[in-house]
Formats: sequence, structure tokens, C-alpha cells
Amino acid sequence: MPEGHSVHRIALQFERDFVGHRVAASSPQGRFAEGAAEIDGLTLVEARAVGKQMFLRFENDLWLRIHLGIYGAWDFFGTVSPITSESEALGSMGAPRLRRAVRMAETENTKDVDLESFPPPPVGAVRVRLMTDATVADLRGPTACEVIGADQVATVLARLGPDPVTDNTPEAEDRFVASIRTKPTPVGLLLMDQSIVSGIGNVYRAELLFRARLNPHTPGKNVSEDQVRALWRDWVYLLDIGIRTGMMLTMDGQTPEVEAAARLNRSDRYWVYKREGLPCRVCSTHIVMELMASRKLYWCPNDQA
DNA sequence: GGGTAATGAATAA
DNA sequence: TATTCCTTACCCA
Repeated sequence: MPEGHSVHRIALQFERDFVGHRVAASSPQGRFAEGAAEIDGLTLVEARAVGKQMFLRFENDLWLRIHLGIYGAWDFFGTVSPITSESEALGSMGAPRLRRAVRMAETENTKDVDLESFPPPPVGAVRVRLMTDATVADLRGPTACEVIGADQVATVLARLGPDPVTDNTPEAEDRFVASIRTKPTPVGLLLMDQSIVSGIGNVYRAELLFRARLNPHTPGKNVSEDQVRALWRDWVYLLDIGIRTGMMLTMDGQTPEVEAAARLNRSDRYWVYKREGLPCRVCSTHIVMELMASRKLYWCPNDQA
């Protein structure tokens, strides 16, 4: 579930429960055995997120770079501190897996499986397990997972566009404006381009464009400066909500009923995302789905004319 | 039990 | 533009 907000939340979780601790690193699945051995037993010094990338800095200037890709996920067990006042601890995002573990234990009728035990046995294909005395973090299905040096971290960072969290400055906004407004590329593609702006994925892309009432096919250079600045500021705004709540809430400012429903059900959460064929919440026109660079793009052809 | 989609991006061509 | 990689959840039977 990784757009920028998730990655920032995960980095915050590591900051809370891992930074300053000696960390045992292993690869239960085996595919990251060498990398895990490099950092095993080192103390975590810093946790950073930029866009969809996370960097964990250990002693000796060794960095673990993680990119979750489309289905990577971290699960936390044990001591999992709340990271914002508005959300449960991140461990709750791992709750489905926890429930599945409970089901498995029940169906297998193995009373000796102690679900409260620490550390819990790894379930599934755990590429990396990071563990302190009190907390376990399991990573599955990442697109990138590697131990690198500071120079390589800098190389990765150099090709990332501004992230509103690390870069909420007028200069960052100007950089975003300039890179959008010089390109003939459809704005719907530009928003997904991590070298132009960090952290936006397929959900936020569709929702940002709808909120701006912008046609996704509009060439970047044809979007007015005011509109581009509004896009940046809306991303700043939505990302903050996402980090605080742990949800991609884009229908804020609506009635309390609508907002409550959005928090409760995914199907009531978005303006256009995954609403192909359903009536637009504003004008009742059928929401359209089309493939743009092989990703599903949802938009309202009437409001985003 | 099988098939598919999924909040992503690198690479080849 | 097409292919490849990574893993799980959900839907259907």
C-alpha cells in the first residue's frame, strides 16, 4: 500500500522503535541473507523517507535502501509505538496478517503455538526481519532492498523530485512548477514521474487531478502556473493528511457523513479512483477508466474536461 | 485450488 | 510499448 504517505509512516515507526537500538537483521526467506549479514548487530542511527524510498542508516555509514514497489509491505510486532495522535500504531496495518496467523493456528489445532510469544515466527516470504529487544519488523515483496554506501544514497536522492515533507519550501514548489510547465507530456504522466515530484502514485494522481478539475491529458506546458502551484499545494496538503491518518483521504471538507464513510470503507473513499462506470460524485457523469502508460487512470470526462 | 489484480519502476527494444 | 520482477488478497469454483 505504498504511496508516499505510507513510506513516511514506516520511517516514523522505525524512528520511534528502532533508532538508537542495536538491530538483529536476518532474511528468513533467504534471498537477502548476504545483505542482512552486513548490518546484523549494528545500531540504527537514522530513518529517512523521500517519496517512496526509505533509507535506514546503520553504524559505519551503511544504509539499507528499501523500495516497496507495488506490493511490498512491512509488518511490525511487539512494541509498536503510536506515530501520530490521529492513527493507530502501524502494527495495525499488519493486522490482517496477524488475524490470518490466528486462523492458521486454530485450524491446525496447534495449541502450543503461542501467538503472544516474542519474537513471532515469520509467516510467508519475509525478505528481511529487523529486530530489537522489543520490536520486530518484517518486510515482504520489496522491489528494492539493498545495503549501500552514502554515495549511492546520494545518487538515488539526486534523481528524485521534491517531496513535500522533506522539501516544503518555495524553492521546491518552483522546481515542481518549472518541471511541469516545460514539458509536452500529459500532466497525468508527469504527476507519476518520481523525478518530477516524489511520492505520488496511482491513487493520489487520479484524486489530485480530479480535485484540480484537470484533464489528465493536458500537456504540462499548457497547465496554467496557478493550476500547477495549486497542484503542488494540494499534494502538500493531502500528503500531510495521509501521514497523520494512515489513509489516503481525499474527500476532506465534505459533510461529516461523507468523511466518516470515507474513513470506514475504501469504496466510499475516493472521488474517482476505482470508480469506473459509477456516477461522478459531483456531476453524475460515468467515471472513465483508461490505460495511461499501462496504469489505470480514472477521471470524470465532464468535470475534468 | 486457480486466476487475477494491486497504491511501482527498471529494462529492453 | 512490452516485459520482467516481487508477494499477497480476493474472487471464483
